[in-house]
Amino acid sequence: MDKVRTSCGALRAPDEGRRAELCGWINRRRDHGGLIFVDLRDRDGVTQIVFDPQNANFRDAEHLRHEDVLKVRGNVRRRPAGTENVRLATGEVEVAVAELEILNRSAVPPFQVNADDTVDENLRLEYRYLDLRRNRMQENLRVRHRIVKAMRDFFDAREFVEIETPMLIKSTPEGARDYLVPSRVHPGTFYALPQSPQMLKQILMVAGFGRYMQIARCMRDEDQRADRQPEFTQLDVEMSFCTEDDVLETMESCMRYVWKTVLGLELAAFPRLSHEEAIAKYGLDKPDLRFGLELSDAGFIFEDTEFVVFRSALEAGGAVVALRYPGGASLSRRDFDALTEAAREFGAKGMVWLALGSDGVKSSAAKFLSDANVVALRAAAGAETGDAILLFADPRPELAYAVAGKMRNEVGQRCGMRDPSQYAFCWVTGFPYLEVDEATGKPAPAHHPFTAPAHGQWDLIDTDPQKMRAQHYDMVLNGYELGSGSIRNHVAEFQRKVFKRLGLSDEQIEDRFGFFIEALTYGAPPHGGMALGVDRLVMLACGETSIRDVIAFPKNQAFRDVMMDAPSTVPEQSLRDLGLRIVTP
RNA sequence: GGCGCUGUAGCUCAGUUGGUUUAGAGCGCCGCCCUGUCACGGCGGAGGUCGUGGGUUCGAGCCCCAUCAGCGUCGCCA
Repeated sequence: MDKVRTSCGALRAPDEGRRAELCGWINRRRDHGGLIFVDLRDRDGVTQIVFDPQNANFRDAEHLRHEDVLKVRGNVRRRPAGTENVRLATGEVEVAVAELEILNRSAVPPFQVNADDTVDENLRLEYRYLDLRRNRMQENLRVRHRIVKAMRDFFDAREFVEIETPMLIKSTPEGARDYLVPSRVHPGTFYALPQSPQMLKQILMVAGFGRYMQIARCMRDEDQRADRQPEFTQLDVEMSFCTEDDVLETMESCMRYVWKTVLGLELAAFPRLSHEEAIAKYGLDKPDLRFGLELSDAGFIFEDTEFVVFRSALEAGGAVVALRYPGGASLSRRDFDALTEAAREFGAKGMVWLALGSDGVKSSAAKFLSDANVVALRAAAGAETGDAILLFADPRPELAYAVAGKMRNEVGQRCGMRDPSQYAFCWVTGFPYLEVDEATGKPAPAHHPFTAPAHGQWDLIDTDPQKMRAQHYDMVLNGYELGSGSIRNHVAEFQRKVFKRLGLSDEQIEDRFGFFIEALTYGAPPHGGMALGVDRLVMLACGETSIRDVIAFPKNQAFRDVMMDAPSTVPEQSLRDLGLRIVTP
């Protein structure tokens, strides 16, 4: 057979005798003096190539180094018996190099490309092209591609249309801060980059597309935080004439399809929890259902307690919440101190613990706990001898539950119950419509102001808005909020009322949202949808713990691109063109 | 923005109570040897303002203060 260009992962025993041409990078070289082996790597795998001393190219091969780029031609031959490498797909064969072409040399890399060692992340980001050359990142980005392709295939089969929405839109300063882009053509005015295509996709429903999806890039100028990027990707979906169930069914089926095609896993039906139930059992609106450890209300046990911390919390309308720690009786005081410290970081004022040892009960609040208290607590928490019980009290019940919920995750982690290869999806539904903003004391939408209230509750916006529930739902995976969605307002007048309730003046409503409310007046169909965080989804599917490891070119924690060095200053002339002047703080 | 942790060779890290010579190891890098390795092996070598600035001390990689950077965490994220 003639020479055939092939990948470095393709050759097998039956290819023996073929002439092959390979291109790739030097993954490793093993120089035996009289014989040189090189592992040649490309996107597809690794093939061993051999330089024999009688060959004219042997002298050149002696000077080859890691990451040099080669093109080689030669015969495929079986390796001598006993020297096959079972750990390599191509391990039965090798290529005896007849012709060597060095396509490019590589400088010595700042870290080893051929190993998945730990490397300082900023160094990885500075030399991202070398980092992306490594196995782990190659694999992650290929999984990401397959997930996104599966999403598109799924929605295509259901007759959704992918429609691109603009990146340069109008600033509507509600919620997150906008990234602004100055207009040169209209000095003194600005575009905003989309925080999400929310209003545009709703307008596409008004336009009659009926089923829309987009793999959409979103930008939010928020403060930096560990697992946040200034730009991120969403699977954005919107449908007309649909109910909440329709959206949930669609998105759940999509996840099932993605997991099946990409990971080969069958997902069970997603449990549905009401917001109330999620808080009561798990303390959080994003419960990790890979493990049980449900919380329990212990307030009734301490109604008459002498313990001032509990009593004052309860008298102020607060709560005492109990969390079982399986096997926790064997923890040391030091361990309990560490847990208490963790609870403080989560916003607790403190934590009371009980260790239910076989030799008796120890507790940080022993002198305040009667025997009857302990018996009742064991029953309430479902704890047995050998366990510990952790108690969290706060005058604000939602805070007591939130802390207990975060500690539940902590305990689950310590007990090894958060297996990253397990995928526990669920839905949380029936969120409150409004919540009170702690900073401003004003009502704020629990989701966003385009959400519709629960059936029959439209009038409550005038009479008792705090009682309203929203047709709003979250998809949760392993304790992460993957995304949320809602059935939307499609009635212009109600939409206007919502904005007023949120404290906007008529002028503000007109200026910021006038075009949108007007669109609703022209026969807007009932509609709803959802957006899922693709970065986070891919992260969990890859078993990674940082979204940066599933994004090709992420910013670092300070939101800098350390490879390109962005953001950066611009020439004075560029500023003048835009009518901008920098005011140094 | 608050808090915590980290910063020592190209990379990943060790470095005792503040004092033993020239601050170490593994990998990488350079040179020599090696014909069946695959994390090849053997021998030798280069490589360090201990993040930066100040302070305490007879003496600082180690203690103190400031600062910078990175990571983590909380606030924030309609």
